[in-house]
Amino acid sequence: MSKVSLTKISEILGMSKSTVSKALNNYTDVSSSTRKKVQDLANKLNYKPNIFAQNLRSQESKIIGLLMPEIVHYFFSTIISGVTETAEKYGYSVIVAQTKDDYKSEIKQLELLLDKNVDGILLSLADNTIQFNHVKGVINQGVPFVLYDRISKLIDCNKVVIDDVKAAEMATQHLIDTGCKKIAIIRNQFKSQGTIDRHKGYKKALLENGIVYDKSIDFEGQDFSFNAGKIVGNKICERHKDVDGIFAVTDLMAIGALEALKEHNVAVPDQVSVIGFSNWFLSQITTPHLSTVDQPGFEIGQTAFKLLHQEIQNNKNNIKEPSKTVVIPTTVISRESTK
Amino acid sequence: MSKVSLTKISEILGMSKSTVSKALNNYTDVSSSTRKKVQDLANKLNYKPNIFAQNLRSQESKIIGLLMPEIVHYFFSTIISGVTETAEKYGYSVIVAQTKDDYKSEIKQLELLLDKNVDGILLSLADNTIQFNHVKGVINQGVPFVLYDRISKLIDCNKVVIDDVKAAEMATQHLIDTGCKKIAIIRNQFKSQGTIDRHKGYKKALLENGIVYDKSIDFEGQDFSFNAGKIVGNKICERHKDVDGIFAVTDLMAIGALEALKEHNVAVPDQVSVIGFSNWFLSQITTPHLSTVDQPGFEIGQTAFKLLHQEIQNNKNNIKEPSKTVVIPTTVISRESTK
DNA sequence: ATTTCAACCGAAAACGGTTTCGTTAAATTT
DNA sequence: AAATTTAACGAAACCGTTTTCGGTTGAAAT
Repeated sequence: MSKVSLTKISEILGMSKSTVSKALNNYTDVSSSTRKKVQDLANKLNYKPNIFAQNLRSQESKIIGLLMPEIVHYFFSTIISGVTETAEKYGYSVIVAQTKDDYKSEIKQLELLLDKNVDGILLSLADNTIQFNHVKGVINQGVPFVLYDRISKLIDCNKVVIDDVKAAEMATQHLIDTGCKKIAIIRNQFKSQGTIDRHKGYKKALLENGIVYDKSIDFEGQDFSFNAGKIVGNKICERHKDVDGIFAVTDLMAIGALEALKEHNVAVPDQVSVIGFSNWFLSQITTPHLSTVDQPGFEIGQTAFKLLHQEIQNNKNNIKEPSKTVVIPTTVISRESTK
Repeated sequence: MSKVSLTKISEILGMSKSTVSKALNNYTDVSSSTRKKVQDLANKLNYKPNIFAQNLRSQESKIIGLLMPEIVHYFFSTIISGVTETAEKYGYSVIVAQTKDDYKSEIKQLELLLDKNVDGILLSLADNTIQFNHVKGVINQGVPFVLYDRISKLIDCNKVVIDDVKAAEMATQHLIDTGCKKIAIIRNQFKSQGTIDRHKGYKKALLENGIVYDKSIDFEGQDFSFNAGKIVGNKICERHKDVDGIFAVTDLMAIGALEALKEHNVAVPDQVSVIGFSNWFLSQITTPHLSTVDQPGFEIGQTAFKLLHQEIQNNKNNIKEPSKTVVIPTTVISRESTK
């Protein structure tokens, strides 16, 4: 069970560690006969270089940290998938951790990742994170760092986002295009940039189509949940029968609204059209299937890793590049809940 | 930006590395005055021990590998959550990777994890893994190893599972208890142990209640999908109108069946009751809400980590314990689709 | 016969800690 | 006063690589 080390191989073959190392790493100053001897024995003994020693030498771990508000969440798990698969292609592994959407936990998790000496960090901000010294601290330490999805304009670093304004505008426009005249919005409180921007996009689409914004059908739910959507849906059915379109800022809220409509025997999409946001898996299997905006998590994760990798390389070569923000395009997915 | 090392501190204070190290690690053979000096300076310079050096010395990384068939999957993402949260409490981080349910990929991912020198590995087997030399190889190398959920009896190691037979029996019993007399099963091919066992449980419940097993309503879908369930659901509506209960081995199939029933205007649960398996998030938001069997991913992940940790400790202390299998209890969750 | 130059190899430093084992000086015991 | 113990510290080995910088051959060029 004793691990076979480079030193051991060198002792067996009666040569120096240097030569053995060079033979294995294809240095030119080693004869082909020695190289063969070394490689043969290495194979025979199933030699694997000790990565701890390599890490110490190179001061890098080929591991990055991926931090997100919530792992058990269709969108974020898709991100994990996109990041890990891309990272693998570049020879990196990914440590995953979650903040549970809590600021304090975010600080702690960042600390833990730094303690592991990860080569870089990907972060999507917690909901209640409103100051950013912890993040800026990480960046100032020179740790490669990329924000994705839930970002802040107050942090100067590379970012990957979708254009929430435009996406929401497209969703609302889709409702208008399919004949809706009185469109309600279901959102939560204006805490995250995402909600703010989607609300903006909604209003923008109304404006561009000459529809006056009606504050009485701008609904603020408690949170992003199914229930919040359902509660609003009930209100609409009971007190706003003239509404013929609903834009919900999350699929879950949209599905909640769908449920309320169903219970009130309101036909979807004939009487009311509904569109959600994010294209969660479950939006494919509601009745009726939910129209929504695709929020391509895999691609966001993929791009985020690539940006981070670029930054890691730049760091090694002492190159400073100005921060950039990559916007991943979104598309409206038209299903049965709009017509 | 130059990192502050132990050596640097020792030079500044004019003492040896040994003393500095001891002062920081609460050794007894260092005076309280020197200890204070060292700790104060360490704090001031924001000294963090280089974890690569520590890893090299201790030959452990405090990182474990978590390998699963598919990350983007409610059950498995719950597992990630359970593992990472528990691991954190023990001071471990978690590298996450997926096999995409492919045997070849499983081999490769295991290899990658070994290359990173993780302290242990958690694996849920790929669907088409039918030989286990790769896994046995890992175990024989002495790497702490735990199988969870998708296990094989042919591998001797610690395991965490649910009792699929019993869980399926309980689900079927629930249908019977609520008045069903003619219960169909929707499953996929007999490839995974899970499917086999759930089928067993189904038959067992029938037998115990004196209901004869009817092969004509034992439906084998193409896969675990929504569509597979829907196709079977359609068949039931068209050719088996006497069926009054459906047990699907996954929620997704159950929801597919639900959809088919709805399209055929079959009332659920009045005419036909439906129960699924796994308690995916989406089973809470279908109409009607789906009854199902809770498959507690968080707890499975938690237990799997704890078992692994135990094994890591035993390894350090040269203790050999016989392998054990922990069975996590499941419960039937009765919602609207059964009455 | 001397110089030149490859080709090949090894010693040693470096990465940054931890830990064993001495060593010294002061304090205590005989 | 001599012997013994204790407290406090440091030298050095060690973990396993990588990489620089010489050094030694032998062959080719002068």
